[in-house]
Amino acid sequence: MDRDAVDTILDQWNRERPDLDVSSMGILGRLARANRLASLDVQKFMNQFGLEPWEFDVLATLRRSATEAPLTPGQLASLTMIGSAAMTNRVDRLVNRGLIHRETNPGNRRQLLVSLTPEGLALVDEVVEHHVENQQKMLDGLSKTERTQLANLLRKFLLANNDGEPS
Amino acid sequence: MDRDAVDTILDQWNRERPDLDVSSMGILGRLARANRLASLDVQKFMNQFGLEPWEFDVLATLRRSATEAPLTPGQLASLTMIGSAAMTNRVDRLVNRGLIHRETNPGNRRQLLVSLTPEGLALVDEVVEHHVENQQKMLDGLSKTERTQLANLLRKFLLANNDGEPS
DNA sequence: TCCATACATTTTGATGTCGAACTATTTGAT
DNA sequence: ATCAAATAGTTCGACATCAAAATGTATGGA
Repeated sequence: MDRDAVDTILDQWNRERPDLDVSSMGILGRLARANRLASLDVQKFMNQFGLEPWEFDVLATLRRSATEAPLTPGQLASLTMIGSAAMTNRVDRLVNRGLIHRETNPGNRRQLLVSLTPEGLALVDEVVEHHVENQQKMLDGLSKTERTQLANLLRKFLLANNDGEPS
Repeated sequence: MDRDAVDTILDQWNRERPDLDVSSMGILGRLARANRLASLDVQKFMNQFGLEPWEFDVLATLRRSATEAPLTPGQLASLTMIGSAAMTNRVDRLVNRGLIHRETNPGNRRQLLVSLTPEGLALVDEVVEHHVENQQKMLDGLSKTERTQLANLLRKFLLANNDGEPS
């Protein structure tokens, strides 16, 4: 088994603080690095389509819940894990790009309803196909059973730390 | 096996785009969420010690390489994965807090050498102990073999995507 | 009906990061 | 020896985010 950058870090800790069990860093450190790598790759990929990752995030969130009730900015914010203030900005810019449509909810004029325009729908439907292909390439190094194992272990971690299904 | 938030997202995609194999999202989506959870936890934890996570990052990077040659701001920046401009800011503030020391390298006056003060050393040595304990709590949901599996799978992912040992 | 309270979104002000331009220093080729 | 290119760090301007305050709207109890 080959060594990665985190192995080096753990070696350093074991040399400096042999009294500590730093094996947890071996997992959480790799989690951070793996996520970073994946994010950078997604960024590069999305830029080829003239999209920022956050733009795809919003479009994809709208797309996958299209059949259900339309989403408000607040719901979008919590689904994409940012503050509502930031979502105001994001919705503004996607409206300006003509990819989404924003209208006040007639039944509750406090809230807005956000939906994909035909252009936005076409774009996200196109991009998501290549996106999952690109993700699969990142995972090519793992066998099918290893991928299943990894997904299951991460799910277990999430559930153990209260990241369950949305209420 | 219980379901997590990502299972719901995959269900939505399978309903809207049954032609796509979105299993890769099951891994990379969970990677992102797991890392987010862990980061928030670390943030909360560090705040109890009056530290921001980035401060601990810099102090810990200095601590674990203490025996080797002293580090320059540029090395610190690349080791902690931020730009050199941001590291200028971080070093400034840690110097102001009295946790690190900055001196120009006599042998090469372009670069600075950054080292822990006695106060910084004592602080990081104290905090890191509780930090690894806290991380272990996050991983309590996984058995010892599962933790080993997870670390190995993540290492394999990292190596397959060119995040090897630093040159 | 009126009003206090809750809710959804936007605005504001502060902050941290990035990339690019800039300054200072070193290195290497001629 | 000199000077162009490389290297290290800082400064600058732009930008996205956040938390908190502000605005507009809805709800429920008196």
